[in-house]
Amino acid sequence: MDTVDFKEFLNEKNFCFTAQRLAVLNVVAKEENKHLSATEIYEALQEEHQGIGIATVYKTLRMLEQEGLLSKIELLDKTAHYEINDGAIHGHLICSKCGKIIEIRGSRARRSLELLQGDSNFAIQQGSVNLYGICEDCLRLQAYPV
Amino acid sequence: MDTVDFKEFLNEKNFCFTAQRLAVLNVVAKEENKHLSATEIYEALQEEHQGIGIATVYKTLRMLEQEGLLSKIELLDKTAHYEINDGAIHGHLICSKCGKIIEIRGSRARRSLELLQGDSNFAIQQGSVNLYGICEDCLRLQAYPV
DNA sequence: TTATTTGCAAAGGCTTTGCAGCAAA
DNA sequence: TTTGCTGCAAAGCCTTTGCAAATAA
Repeated sequence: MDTVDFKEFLNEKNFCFTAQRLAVLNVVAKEENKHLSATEIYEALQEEHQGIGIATVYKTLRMLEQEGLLSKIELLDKTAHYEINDGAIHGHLICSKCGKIIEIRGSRARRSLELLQGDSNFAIQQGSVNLYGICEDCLRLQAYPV
Repeated sequence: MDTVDFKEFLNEKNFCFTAQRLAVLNVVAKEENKHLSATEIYEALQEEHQGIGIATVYKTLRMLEQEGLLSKIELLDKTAHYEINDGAIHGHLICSKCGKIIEIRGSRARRSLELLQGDSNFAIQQGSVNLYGICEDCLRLQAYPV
């Protein structure tokens, strides 16, 4: 989503367009694969010498999530991490050892969730499917410690 | 697991058997389907007029989880909830509206996770598969509000 | 008796909130 | 001008930790 679209988006929802909101959205989009936490977003924006308060980061993330632009993952460190919500059903395999996140997308993700859902009439929300475990690399290290 | 087995279990691992540890295990086992949090366990034990400290509850839960007797679920309220670890792979469908937890067990759970896992060589840990969404009852309420 | 556990109180980490000053519309 | 946003500081929660007293072995 570019700046003009974002402006329009906020307008439609009766939110003000601000430099801080744009900066938060941009840093999450730019570091998409990193699934940044609030603190990491805050720090990234300090480095870009944009003085933004941590409270504003939290408020902005919550708003963007509620409005559907971002989705949140709870990692094992108990902090919330964010990614752009592209609307596609997908899951995350999260390594409990090293914290690596492997994204599972496409038909495999969809079919797997449908199977788990079964006949429960449960409406799974986007971006909320996380499996915790040990990734391949960490398994190898367990088997053959350095 | 009965008291004698628990005593033996602790003995083998060089832990002391204490009334507090037994009480915590028993309350989690008794309220199995409720997936209690540390605070709920603490309160349940106060009601049973057993003076246990909240710190002891936390320490005990962590120990029992590490030793494989309990497993932990992170719910949307960001607090940890506990259940007896029976070793079976299973998942939870957790309603974001009402907090209800639907357990998914058996071959459906296993096949679904295998599918999601795919060829990633990712070793899923027990009791760690949670899908967030809206349950049937809350969906109905959304469609036809009271 | 010795090693372990308990539990109070304090601290830690993430997140939210109150509010005065500031910016958007 | 009016409404909404920012950001500091303080507070709120859940959880962990330090340590002296109490308990298990």
